[in-house]
Amino acid sequence: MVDAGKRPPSGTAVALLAGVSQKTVSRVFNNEPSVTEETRTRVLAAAQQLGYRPNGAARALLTGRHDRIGVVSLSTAHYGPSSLLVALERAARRANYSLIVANSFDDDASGIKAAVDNLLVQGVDAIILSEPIDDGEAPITVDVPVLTLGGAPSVQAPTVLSMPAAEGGAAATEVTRHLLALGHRTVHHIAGPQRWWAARERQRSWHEALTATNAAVPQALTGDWTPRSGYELGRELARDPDVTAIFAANDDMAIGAIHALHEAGRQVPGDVSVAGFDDIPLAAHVTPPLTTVSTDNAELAENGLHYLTAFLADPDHVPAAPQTHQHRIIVRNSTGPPPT
Amino acid sequence: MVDAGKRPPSGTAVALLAGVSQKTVSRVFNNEPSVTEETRTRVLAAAQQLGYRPNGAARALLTGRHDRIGVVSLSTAHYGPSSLLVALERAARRANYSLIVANSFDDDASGIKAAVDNLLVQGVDAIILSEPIDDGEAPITVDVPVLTLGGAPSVQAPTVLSMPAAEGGAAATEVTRHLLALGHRTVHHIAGPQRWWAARERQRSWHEALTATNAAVPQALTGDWTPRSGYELGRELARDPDVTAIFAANDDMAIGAIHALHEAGRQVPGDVSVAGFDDIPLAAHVTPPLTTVSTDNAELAENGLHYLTAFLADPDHVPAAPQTHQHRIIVRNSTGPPPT
DNA sequence: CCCCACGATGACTACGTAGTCGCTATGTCT
DNA sequence: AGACATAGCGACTACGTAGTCATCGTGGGG
Repeated sequence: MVDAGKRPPSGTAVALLAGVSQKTVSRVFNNEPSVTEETRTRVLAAAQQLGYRPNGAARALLTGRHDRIGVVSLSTAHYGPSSLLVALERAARRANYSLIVANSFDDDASGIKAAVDNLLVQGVDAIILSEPIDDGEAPITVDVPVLTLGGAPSVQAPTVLSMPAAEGGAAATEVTRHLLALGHRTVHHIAGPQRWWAARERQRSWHEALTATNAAVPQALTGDWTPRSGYELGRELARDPDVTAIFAANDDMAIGAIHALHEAGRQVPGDVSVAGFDDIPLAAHVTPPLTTVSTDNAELAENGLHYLTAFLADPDHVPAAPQTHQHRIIVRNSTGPPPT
Repeated sequence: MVDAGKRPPSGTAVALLAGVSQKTVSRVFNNEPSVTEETRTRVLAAAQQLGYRPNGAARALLTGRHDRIGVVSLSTAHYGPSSLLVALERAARRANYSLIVANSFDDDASGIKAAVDNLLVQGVDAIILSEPIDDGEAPITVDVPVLTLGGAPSVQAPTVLSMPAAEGGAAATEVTRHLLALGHRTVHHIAGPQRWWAARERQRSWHEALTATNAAVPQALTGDWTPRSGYELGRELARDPDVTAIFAANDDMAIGAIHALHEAGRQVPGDVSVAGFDDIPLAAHVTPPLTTVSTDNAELAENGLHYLTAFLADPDHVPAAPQTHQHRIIVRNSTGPPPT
């Protein structure tokens, strides 16, 4: 005997009590046909009485399926990843999957590879990379399908599904254009940590929008997503009288920057326009209400998970990658024409 | 044969390649003594070559341990629960546990019970109730230890550990006292959804602080944690000229309320003082910077998880419940004396 | 110089589930 | 009425791992 403590009741115990075979108990719990209604109720009664629950580990060992999906994320403390994770969990539950999370923290030496290894030992049917990471490490070898939300990751897997990567791209371009259209000569950028694909993508699109209109491209400043970093970088920008428009890679940094600008006596949007990204719930309620980009993480999660589970259910008939979700620019009062 | 697809390599395959027995492979991967350095390296080389990873399901089936902890939460979209979850995952990883999350959404009929069942079928060594829920349902029967962060849940389990429930209590009292000390006759309250223990606890403490000083106890308004609900309730409060101080159960609602007050032409803190709860990173950067309560979720998670894993490792020598974490009231500019 | 202790390893087994196949009883069709 | 399909169920087995115990070889003490 391996375990001295009392184990939960097994299907065999239920079978014994119900006067049937273990196999019949299995049939009942898997809703297989060919079971009399009468035996079914008898088995269920016995199971109820013993408090029986099927043992997922045994099932997984036998079938190779875990009904579990691993998610690798980069610290879900921020609003974007966090809301995405919640949406994923909700969608997964609906598809009868559980979610197991592995974060890779910035301050944590053990990188993505450790997180992935962890998931694989636990047993997952697939892995979702919520942020295609580019640590510059050697590609990670994985033996389950991988779904990546965004750009292509450096992963070697039997199958790599990918949600269309339009993500921030189009929207960041649009925000920049919006500011230029208001009359700003150029737009400054507070970027996110370059380790994040979303940060790189937004910066790239900003850059593109500027060069497309022959606007000068100022040096981008790099924050860490926190309002504090936005505040600090905002103080730098506040010193430069040429700065009239700022696009921050997320709302938190945008609000931090506005704080710094106010402190320096510069009006928003009178003197400087500021736009963010994410449309956090607070964005509409800060002063001034923030122009930003609304990302439909719920839809992204829903589509991505549906895509993935469809593939898992039938690898031969993979549906087309779902259409990119919509990003909408939300113009509020933090952006306006430059001072004359 | 059950599964037609190719399965990942097993320990037996590694053993075959390394010219040892499966048991020796097991020994190597569990760092058992009594293995020659030479065989160890040979086994590891073979494992590396085949891309072998131990099968967690098989191990769990045999040993009854999963190295996995389930977390039941009420929608981790909000800052409090979300940051707590991240901290839990970090602490769990350090203790060599994985985290598996099950949310119970407000708009979701399947309640806590479904979430817990889910976790138990998946297989977990323990369950953490990050919010002791009181759905008024019959107590849930669980066959693994339960750790609850906060008040006692209606759960029947072999062991129920509980982190000291001082949580919001003392701090909410302190905030209310702070406002009274500034000279306010009473303090209005925007509460959170009553399904959440934290919401009830904060409301209770607010109530207590008022009655303790014989202040009038206004009817509490109940929001849903979102800034929007704070805004809407704030509009109601803004109409009442007697309202000079508001304590909102979280920062988001506080900021929403400030928005409504500003819109109604009432100055904060000149006309009305507003305090929040959580000390979200944005709290210091909104206008005006928010007086709030800083909760050390990282410490709570760390202590709670350590407490739990210590118990799992040796149920006979349970350490004392860790000391309640510190809550600090952070006074910023959103609170001040009432208008004269 | 023999016996024994001990280190290193292998054979065997159980964990709980679901696939496969075989058996029995009950129709059903000709 | 006899051959045969079919529904309902059970016996047997494999999945990959780690506990238990047996086995082999080697070095040291009597």
